[in-house]
This record gives sequence, C-alpha cells and structure tokens, in this order.
Amino acid sequence: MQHYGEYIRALREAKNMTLREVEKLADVSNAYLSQLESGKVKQPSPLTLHKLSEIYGVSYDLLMEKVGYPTPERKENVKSESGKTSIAYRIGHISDDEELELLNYLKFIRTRKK
Amino acid sequence: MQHYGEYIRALREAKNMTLREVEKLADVSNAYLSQLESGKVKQPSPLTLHKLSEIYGVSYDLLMEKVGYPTPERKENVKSESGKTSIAYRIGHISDDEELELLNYLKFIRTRKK
DNA sequence: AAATATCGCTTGCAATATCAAGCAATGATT
DNA sequence: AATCATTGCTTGATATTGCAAGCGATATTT
Repeated sequence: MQHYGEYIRALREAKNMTLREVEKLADVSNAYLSQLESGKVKQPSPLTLHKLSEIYGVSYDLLMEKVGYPTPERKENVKSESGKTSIAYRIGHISDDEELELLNYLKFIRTRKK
Repeated sequence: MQHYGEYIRALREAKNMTLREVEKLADVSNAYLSQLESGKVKQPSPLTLHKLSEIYGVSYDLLMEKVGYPTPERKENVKSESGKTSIAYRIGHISDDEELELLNYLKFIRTRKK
C-alpha cells in the first residue's frame, strides 16, 4: 500500500515501544525506523520486515503484502484461536483504514491511565 | 545461498531461453539478468524473483529461499476469509474490556462517515 | 565474403536502502 | 532551576538495485 508506514507505526505504538527499543531488538537503526514510519522508504528489505513482524507479532506475509511485494499464493478459510471465538469473528470483515483506526484506539485505551 | 546465480541460469538454460527473451517476458533488463546469473547481485527484489519464478515455473518461495530471504513460515496463524491475517492475531491478546471498547469504537467509526 | 542480427556481457548512472552522528524538544533527576 | 537522559527526527555517506547504452564474439542472411 502507499502509507504502510502509518500502519507500522501503529503496531509499535500499540505495544508502547520506542524507536530505540525496536532498534535494539531488530538490529535496525532508529533513524531508518523513523523513515520507515514516516513514509520515506519505498521498499524495505524482506529481512527487515521479517524482524519487525516477529517483534510486533504480525505475520511476515502481512508486512510483505502491506509493502507491496508479491506474496505467495495462499488461501485458507476462517480460523479461530485456541478455544474461544476470536474477535475477528464477531467483528466480521474490517477494512485497512478501520484496522488502522482500531490499532490507534487500542494504543489510546492502553496508555489512558498512566 | 551464495551460488543462486548459477541456479537461476540453469533454470533459464533448461528452458533454452536467451537473456533477451526473459528480458521481454519479465520486463527485467538483460544486463541485470546477466549480473544476476553471474553472482554480481546480492539481493534482487522480491518482485523480480516473482517474475522469474513464473517464467521458469518454480515456486516464488523457492527463489526467495535460494537468495537468502526469510521464507514465510507457513504456520497456523489466524486467517480470515479474505486470506488476510485477522486483526486479533495482529493485535495479540486483548482483554474482554478492550474488546468491548474496540467493538464500540468500530461501531462509532462506521456510523460516523456519511 | 560482407553485412546484419543476436548473443552474453561490461560500464557508467540514477534511485534507493540503511547507517552513524548529530539535532531540538521533552522528561526525569538532583 | 539546572543538569542529564530519552524521544523522534534530519542529514550526509556508503552500498546496492536495476537500467540504457554500448562492446566484442558468434551466428545468420544476402
């Protein structure tokens, strides 16, 4: 997509992590992470995306797709997490924009009382 | 890993194709293809690899792996009907209170527009 | 045989990925 | 209040991707 930077920033902020924390974990400079999140990088390397995906707990494929790389043909049906019905089930389909707003809102409610 | 160029060249020669034929099909210059096959390129873009994988009839994942990119661990992450990883997986664990707030907020943003 | 086309290849060149070093603003500590 | 730490960010600098243009060598055509 075109503004995947916002999305990556939302992922970090949802976990309340600083650029320098991620820098240490991912071994990627905070300078570059900042550029990534502010949309100044067009095609970060798959290795970088992989590291971020592990830190943020999202799938590698998802980040590849967000950035605009071809992703391996994958098709699968609805799944739920262990046991209880996932929130995705109850929510139903949500758009990319809606997801971004939800992530930002989650960050908000998690930092609200501090 | 380090000799993936030879491998890519073998793929092309197995199909008796010239650099310029592949150039036209993949929309990648013969100059660059030559460098690719002679080991002068370290990390070709996933898009380039994807095009080559289609032309040579091998899997995209295989070429990604040969080049040394992290390969998508086809795991058991939560997928929705669209094939995209569900938001629940991306967010990680959320409490019941958080889920309720998110659902309410989603309702809000959906009634807000137009 | 001469002219022409095609082959793989090399060489600058522009665009990009990524980093180290530093900056101003804000937060914490004394 | 003054000092120190931390935050996100900007700015060169370096390495790499990928291309356009050309090269010599080998076919193919006239």
